Amino acid sequence: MKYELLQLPLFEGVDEQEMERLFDEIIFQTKSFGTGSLVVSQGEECNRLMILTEGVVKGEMVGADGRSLKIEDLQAPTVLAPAFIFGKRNHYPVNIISYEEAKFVVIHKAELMKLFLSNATVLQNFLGMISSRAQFLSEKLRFHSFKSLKAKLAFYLLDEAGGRTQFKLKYSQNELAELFGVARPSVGRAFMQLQSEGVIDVRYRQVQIIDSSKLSEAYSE
Amino acid sequence: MKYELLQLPLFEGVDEQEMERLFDEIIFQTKSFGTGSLVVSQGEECNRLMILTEGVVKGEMVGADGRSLKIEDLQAPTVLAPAFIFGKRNHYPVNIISYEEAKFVVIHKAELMKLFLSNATVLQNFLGMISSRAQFLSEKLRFHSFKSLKAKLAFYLLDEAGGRTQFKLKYSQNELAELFGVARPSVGRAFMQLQSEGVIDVRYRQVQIIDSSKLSEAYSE
DNA sequence: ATTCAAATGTAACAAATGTGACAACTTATT
DNA sequence: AATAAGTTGTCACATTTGTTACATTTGAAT
Repeated sequence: MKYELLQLPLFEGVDEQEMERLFDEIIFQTKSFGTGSLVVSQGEECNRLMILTEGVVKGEMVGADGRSLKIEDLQAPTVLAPAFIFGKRNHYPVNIISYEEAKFVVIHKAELMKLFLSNATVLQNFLGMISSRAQFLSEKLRFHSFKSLKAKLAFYLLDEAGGRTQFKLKYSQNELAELFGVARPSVGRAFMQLQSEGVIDVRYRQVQIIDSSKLSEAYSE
Repeated sequence: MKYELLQLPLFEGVDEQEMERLFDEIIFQTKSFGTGSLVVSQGEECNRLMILTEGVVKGEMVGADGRSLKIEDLQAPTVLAPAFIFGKRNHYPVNIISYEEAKFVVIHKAELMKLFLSNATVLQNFLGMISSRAQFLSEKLRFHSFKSLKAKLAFYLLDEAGGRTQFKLKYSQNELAELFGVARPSVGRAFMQLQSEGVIDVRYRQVQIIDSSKLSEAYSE
């Protein structure tokens, strides 16, 4: 068990001996969920750190109108909503749903605090994780502030390409529509626009970037 | 100086004697900015905690197209971007611009870490602040995921009213448009829609809520 | 290879929002 | 009270996105 935990980003840089000591001191549980389970529901109180040790889950935000906006996929090993534990109104901002069997290590807030005071490395790791989360959220915000759908798609494609000129889309247009918060045919249209402008070539999930500088320019349109 | 710092949320619950001890240990600077200064620019590295001790500033996110989306106003005493210091890609997500003369206490990352390890209360305060920030960001995200402008406005008005049935708007339509990320006439239209539906009564900045249950329903439209 | 469910391309039309403009009104200043 | 600067109401029109629908293509299962 402790060897498994050593793999977690939270305990990076902590040696085996120190881990033994830490986990003698603190209390924690393990939990499992089946495929398609609602692991955490939006609004639920968040007073325990949930560490995903196995499986893949997704986070989605339910809007006031009942539509859901997919925020991200989370793969083990990772941690759920680390930035929400120590707030005053500490409620989960999203639903967490498992794609497959998922296992968690659960540590209560008070125990986590003990960990921090007992080991500076763990504290530093945790602070780093929270920072990354906040950055992720503000990237999302900027993304949603892009003017047009075409701009969002261009940004997404360049990010997804990661330097390659040819790649397969990870998500269907349906999923992209959810991710962007728009209707599905609009996504298709945006693809077609970029194609008709000679910026990309799309055929189903296969994408080829023809003019990556034009694709960057499309951010601002 | 130390008495001033005692007022800050970061040092809440720390007694005077302990403060003396802490500030003998760590290094910090003070900084001032005039009216309308660019205190921090988006993308700048964030390796110091900037504590606003006096004045009012605003945070705005510059989109790829050059348009800016106002994120929030910050009043002293508060802290800038606490969640961004400990990340790996630690860059400010926004421009910070002073509305008036603003004073800061600046503490470098390494010194801050010393503080945390030296005093659990300060650590807890800081964690709480980060959590609140993350929650704020994710509220913003949900807000932008609202379907229509009318829904955004309805949400905003109910929040702003805070139980009252009559109040004056804090922001002009121009500012609201910036806040919502839409064009100014659209804001006016949304007001007029709500008025023509008998939900509110608006005359310039004076707003009266006529039917608050209808206003809540408007979230989902 | 065949079959079937899901994903995609695409169209027509409706609705929402952006743009640019201008007059009417408020507010602060003198 | 007069003035000027900024804000708001409002319009016409362009553009974007949503909605619904359906035919086609793909990919997985048999």
